[in-house]
Amino acid sequence: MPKQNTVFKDAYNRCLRLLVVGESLPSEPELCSLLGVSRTTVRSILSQMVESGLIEWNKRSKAVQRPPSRADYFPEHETSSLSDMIERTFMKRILMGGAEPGMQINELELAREIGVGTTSVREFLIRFSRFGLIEKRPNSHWVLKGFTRQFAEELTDVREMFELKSAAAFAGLPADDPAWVELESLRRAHVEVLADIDSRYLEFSELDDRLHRLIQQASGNRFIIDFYDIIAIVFHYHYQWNKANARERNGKAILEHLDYIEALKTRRPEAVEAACRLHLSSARQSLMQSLSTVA
Amino acid sequence: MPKQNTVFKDAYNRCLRLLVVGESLPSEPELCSLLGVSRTTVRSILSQMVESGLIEWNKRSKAVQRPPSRADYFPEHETSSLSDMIERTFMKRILMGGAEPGMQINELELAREIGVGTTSVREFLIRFSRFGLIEKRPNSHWVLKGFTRQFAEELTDVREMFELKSAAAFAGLPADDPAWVELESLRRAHVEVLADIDSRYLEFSELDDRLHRLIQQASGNRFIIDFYDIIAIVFHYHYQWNKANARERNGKAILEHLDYIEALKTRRPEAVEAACRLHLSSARQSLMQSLSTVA
DNA sequence: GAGCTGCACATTATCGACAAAGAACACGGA
DNA sequence: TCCGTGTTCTTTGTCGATAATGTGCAGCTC
Repeated sequence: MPKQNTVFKDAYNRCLRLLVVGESLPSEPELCSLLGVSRTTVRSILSQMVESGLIEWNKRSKAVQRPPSRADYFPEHETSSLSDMIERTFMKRILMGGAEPGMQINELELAREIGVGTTSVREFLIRFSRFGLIEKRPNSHWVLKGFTRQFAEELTDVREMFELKSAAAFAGLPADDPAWVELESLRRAHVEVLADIDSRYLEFSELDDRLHRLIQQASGNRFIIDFYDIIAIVFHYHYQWNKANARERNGKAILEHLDYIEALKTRRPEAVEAACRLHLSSARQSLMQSLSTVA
Repeated sequence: MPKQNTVFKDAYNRCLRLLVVGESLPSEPELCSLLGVSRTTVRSILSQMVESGLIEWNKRSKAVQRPPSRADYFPEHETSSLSDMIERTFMKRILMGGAEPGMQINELELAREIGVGTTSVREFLIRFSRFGLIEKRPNSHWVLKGFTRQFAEELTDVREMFELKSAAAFAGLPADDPAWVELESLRRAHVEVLADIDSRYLEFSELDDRLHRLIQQASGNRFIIDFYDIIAIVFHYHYQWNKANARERNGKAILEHLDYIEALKTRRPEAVEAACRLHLSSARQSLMQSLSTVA
């Protein structure tokens, strides 16, 4: 199979939610921007919807015939791209399963295990190598360097360097920069989650990602911004499978975030630096602690 | 053609230089480590040498029959790997040819132009993307972000952050660390080139690379060390095609390096930082200047 | 018994092929 | 005149196949 039609399936599912019985779907170009795909894909979706009796389609008119049912949706697992699947499987292996540093990684074996071609695995590994967890021996295998305490230290060292710089840049942003609006909206989101922390503490991850990305953005430096991808993927997968003390940890972090946000709003460099250092050292500490319980 | 035998050809050429008439080549495993290839490749080389009448091969004896001639060598251009070729062609295009930011990069076109399969080009682009000069639109083309003044500034900003940290770590290295020996040998190499600067100023690039890599190494941080690859490739190609004032620029830089090395040897943090800053700001300036003459 | 060779096998690098997804163009209706 | 549609063409993502290269094992030689 040359290419997965996951783009189609995912867009189809999202398009199902746009159906309102009695109304007509918007024009093709409009659907394109709504769904974020090309017209070719939109037209495939419309054709499929005609087949399923969901709509009648004649030129400009796309009249909705019936509401979508559970069965109209494609199964969720068919909607994620190949590389996402590979990423998940791979991360699971190296963060959970026994993944001693120095272990060899075999493209062919990985491909067979996941049930995809070698090319996809290869390209994934190349992309993934920039995260510093694996390394290639040319004409030979990849070597796993391991998600070790050492790795976590190197990662957080750079993170702190970068974020201090970004935070300082953020504080220096002109008053009419849209980032301030976004910051305020993030602050409110934090307060909301905090108010119901016992049942919503898992939403912290997303807040964390948004806040830190917003701050890195202020650096205006693509290397700093790109580096955050490494942080994000590591934290994402690590905490996804390691939820010990998550409730307590996240509650504390939200409070730190709020302090951090307040400090940014004062635009006083010393206040920003202090809050930034405090939060980062606390994040480092949680990561290190959770590492010792695993490895 | 499934795979280029460039490893074979390159190793063969290097092996030719080991031939001494009347003597025998060493054992297969020894040749392996000498040439940095596997036994399979060594045996292919030996077979080929038998075919060419260069040696007689019987088990452990590999008696050299005649000295290699010019014609025995494979042409140089056949000895570099596919990805090196792609890299060179690509860098030439984006650093020399009109490469306006925002331009689209077409995998297929690139592949045809270079005369390789799309897979190789694709993998190269993925690897190359970490340098921040291109960016992928999924399911669509790559976008060239351009080797602009902006890029150079972002690059050098991070470089300065990292190198200051590395230099400080270097100064703190224990007295018996092998890096000190290497540093001294590098210092002597600088002095030698400086003594004959008019004819040897082109050797500066290599000295530069060695010195900075040695310093980054001291950070013990893979992200810092890996980042230097970006610096290296940019400087390598940029100055390779832009030799204006090279003689003067390199002479000045060598003097700065010598100061920098002396400062490191004092192991006094302030002296190290001062010399480091001085050299880096001068390097930044040359890069910016050479950029304005080009773009 | 330590290291070398001979051999068989495993894995990587590269290609061409093909379906999915994107992009360009001309026509036609408001 | 402008936007939407119908159509066609280009490019990407993924696969299986194949030569180059690397790796492991058994027996041989010093």
